Amino acid sequence: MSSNGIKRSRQRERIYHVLRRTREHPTAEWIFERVREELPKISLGTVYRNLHVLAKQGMVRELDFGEGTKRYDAFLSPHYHFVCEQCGTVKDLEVAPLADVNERIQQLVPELIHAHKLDFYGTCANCQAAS
Amino acid sequence: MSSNGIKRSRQRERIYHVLRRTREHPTAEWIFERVREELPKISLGTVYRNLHVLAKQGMVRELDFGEGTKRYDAFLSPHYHFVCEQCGTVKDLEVAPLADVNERIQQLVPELIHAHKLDFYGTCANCQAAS
DNA sequence: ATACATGCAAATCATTTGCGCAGTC
DNA sequence: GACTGCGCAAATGATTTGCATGTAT
Repeated sequence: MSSNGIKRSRQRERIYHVLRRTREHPTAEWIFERVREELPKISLGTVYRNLHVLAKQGMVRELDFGEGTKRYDAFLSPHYHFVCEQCGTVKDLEVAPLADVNERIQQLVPELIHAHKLDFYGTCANCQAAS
Repeated sequence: MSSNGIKRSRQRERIYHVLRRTREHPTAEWIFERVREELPKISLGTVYRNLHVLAKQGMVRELDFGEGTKRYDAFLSPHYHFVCEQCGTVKDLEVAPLADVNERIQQLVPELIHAHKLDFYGTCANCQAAS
């Protein structure tokens, strides 16, 4: 009876697998190219559809850094991101989330706060070396 | 000699004026509709072009909350934003920015941190009342 | 057998751009 | 007059969707 209206598919499994194997926070296009190596007939539309399914199931997170293209992440432990302003790379920050931020702000405003999103911007180690 | 290659234009002035008069963090489309009331022939392309000019001049800030549409803000004092997950409204938070965040993270990572972006998500006062 | 999922192509939405004309310096 | 900005319409790029067919349960 575990019918939640979702059937497994080779495509979705490959998409998730590819995402699990990288730390690059890739775009749908990037995932498409990788999965395509194994399933040459897959279409970009299928990649998008499945990324949404996975996101709805909570297996994948959608990221948006205002670049005009969304990125995806299969590593769900709460963590912040660092975006290099030179090369665009996105890195996970291995730092515990600031536990008290929501409460500190909550005390000051009438809005009911559920979550926060914190991104850092700067120059990555690579780009520092190259300058 | 103050020729930086930019000439004034009625359109740009009206766009900035409209943005200065609202706290709604509007989209280009919204600004377009407002300015249009005074300059009926203005085109959406002109709005986008001028928003970019103003942003480059540092008179306007471009905001992106991952909604698929950018928003614009003429209030430049550093502040955080609150996005209502029900109605989509964006509010400025009248709270001093967390001064130590960059340094706290900087000590823990090799990346060179210039800035951070912190947004809050939840339910606004209006939507709380309506539920 | 009955959904749900896919591939393909066309559609959508926000934003950008080329071009000939108009406005500013 | 030289150069920047405009309006318009067409182009772009990311993402979504309709539809006929394929696949999982």
